[in-house]
Amino acid sequence: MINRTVLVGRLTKDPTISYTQSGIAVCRFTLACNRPFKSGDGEQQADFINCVTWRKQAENTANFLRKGSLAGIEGRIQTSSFDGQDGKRVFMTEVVADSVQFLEPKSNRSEQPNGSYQAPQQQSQPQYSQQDPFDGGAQIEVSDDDLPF
Amino acid sequence: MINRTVLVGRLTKDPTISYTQSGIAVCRFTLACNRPFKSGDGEQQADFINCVTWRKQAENTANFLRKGSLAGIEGRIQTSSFDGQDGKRVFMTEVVADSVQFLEPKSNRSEQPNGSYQAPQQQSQPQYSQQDPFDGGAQIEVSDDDLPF
Amino acid sequence: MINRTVLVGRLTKDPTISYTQSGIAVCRFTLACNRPFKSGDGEQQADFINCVTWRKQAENTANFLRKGSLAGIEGRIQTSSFDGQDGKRVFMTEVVADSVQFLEPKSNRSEQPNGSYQAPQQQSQPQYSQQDPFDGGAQIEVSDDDLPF
Amino acid sequence: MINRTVLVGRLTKDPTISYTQSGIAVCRFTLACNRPFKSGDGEQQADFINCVTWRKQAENTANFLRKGSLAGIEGRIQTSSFDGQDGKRVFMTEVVADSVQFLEPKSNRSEQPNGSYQAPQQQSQPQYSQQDPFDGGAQIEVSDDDLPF
DNA sequence: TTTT
DNA sequence: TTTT
Repeated sequence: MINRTVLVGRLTKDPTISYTQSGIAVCRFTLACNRPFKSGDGEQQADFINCVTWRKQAENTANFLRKGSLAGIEGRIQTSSFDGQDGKRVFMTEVVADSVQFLEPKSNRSEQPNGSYQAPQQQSQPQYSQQDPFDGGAQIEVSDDDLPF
Repeated sequence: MINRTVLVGRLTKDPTISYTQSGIAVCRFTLACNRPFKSGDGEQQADFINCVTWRKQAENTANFLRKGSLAGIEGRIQTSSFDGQDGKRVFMTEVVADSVQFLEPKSNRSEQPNGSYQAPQQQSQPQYSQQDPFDGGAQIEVSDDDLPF
Repeated sequence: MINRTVLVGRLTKDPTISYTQSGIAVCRFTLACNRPFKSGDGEQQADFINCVTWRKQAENTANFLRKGSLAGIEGRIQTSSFDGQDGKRVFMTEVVADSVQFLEPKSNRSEQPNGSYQAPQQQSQPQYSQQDPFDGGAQIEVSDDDLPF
Repeated sequence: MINRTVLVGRLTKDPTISYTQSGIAVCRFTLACNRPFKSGDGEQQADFINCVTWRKQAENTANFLRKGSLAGIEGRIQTSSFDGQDGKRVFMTEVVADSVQFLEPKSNRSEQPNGSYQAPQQQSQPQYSQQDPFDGGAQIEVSDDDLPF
């Protein structure tokens, strides 16, 4: 059994973070992935893929990604179902991301991570280490001298 | 923009084939992909992922795969939406498979491909070549002498 | 930075296992992945991809896979280089597998795992749990009642 | 048989383009993909993965990517071997890219594509269409009105 | 050095 | 032979 997905796309909205009752962070966002071909009438088409990530990744995603951010994720497709408020069964598909890569150049990042997303109040200590999620990742220090553009 | 998925799982039902008005074959099936971990109560869990494939792949899939068949696919996640019969917008996610690999050993295959799936009547010629979809693929001729099991 | 590979192919030889000085198991094998097209002269072509896996996966692979076994892996491409015995630098590419799936039907498996591969003598306890690597793996029994379709 | 790789990394050098005797463009480049973990001594580590692409993709890659460019590719691992000049057999592994995505922001692109790479002289017409490889690629402008959420 |  |  293999279930592996890789996506690179842009967030359609700011990500949302919440916490389970046991205090685990969960962050949801949607990636718009443009299709490599146009529709019959020449319009750009995209797939809007719901993604979810957990724990430290969730907090990093909430802190550093915004609507429009270019991001890459690796994960697996997860399906679930529940009873909708109208009594009909609702089926849901989302990608559970093991890893989230921020692919914007540094110049596009907010100077300060958005400080409003933190583990809930009752936790006097941050639950996950607040390390830089870009360490070893998409560190991008493009100086004009380095690149012939 | 990257949107790539690889799945290996088993068909939850026989695949279904249909034809667009212009005669293009489209085959739908669902893959059950077991999760690599058990739920809290020790139960096996799986994701049930809707897949669709087109043209020659559609006919091969309909002819050679059955409920329970082990298959591997490569494709991309596609999202769409339409108005449900109750007027509510319904969102759909499926994997459009570029390639479908049959991973059963030959001994598990039906002797004859299921002959009931063919291009519709008005086509006097088969629309897609009827070549063996296992050519270069998962040809499996395991003789007892070759394998130390 | 994303680096993800998924392969399904057959082992070209029995896998080899060894142990680092600190007693960590490492298993190497080569997967033959047939190309989906034939060469000009109609011959089947394949890529022979070196793979490596560590710890419990290493022991499971050594115990349950053999020359000819169909296997699926997920991992990342790793490159390295070292000085060859002729003083020339040798470059090496291999896939480090996070997960290895055994895709043979149950009937093709040896009744007993190959007992000859164990953690080295000085370890009185098995270093990794000897659980069935196929649990939750390639065999499922889908009944209509279980599926939400 | 499945053989699929997705990479996001940076070009270690300017790509090189050449043409086969029959005039088909082939472009080679190496992607540096940083590993998500540091080595024992805290150093950043990377894999240097050789890639090759053909035809129109080859010309686009040669025209638009440079040393340091962030790029994403999808492809398959290809192995081959040949006799080295010292008579020893040399084994080679590279990723054949079906698709190459340019992931730099627009501001980092050269105004003019590098005009020096063209199909060879004897071809009075460009062999591959000179369309913008970024169409439908890395830049989108998502307005709330466009999204079905 | 290659599997089926 | 390596990118940031």
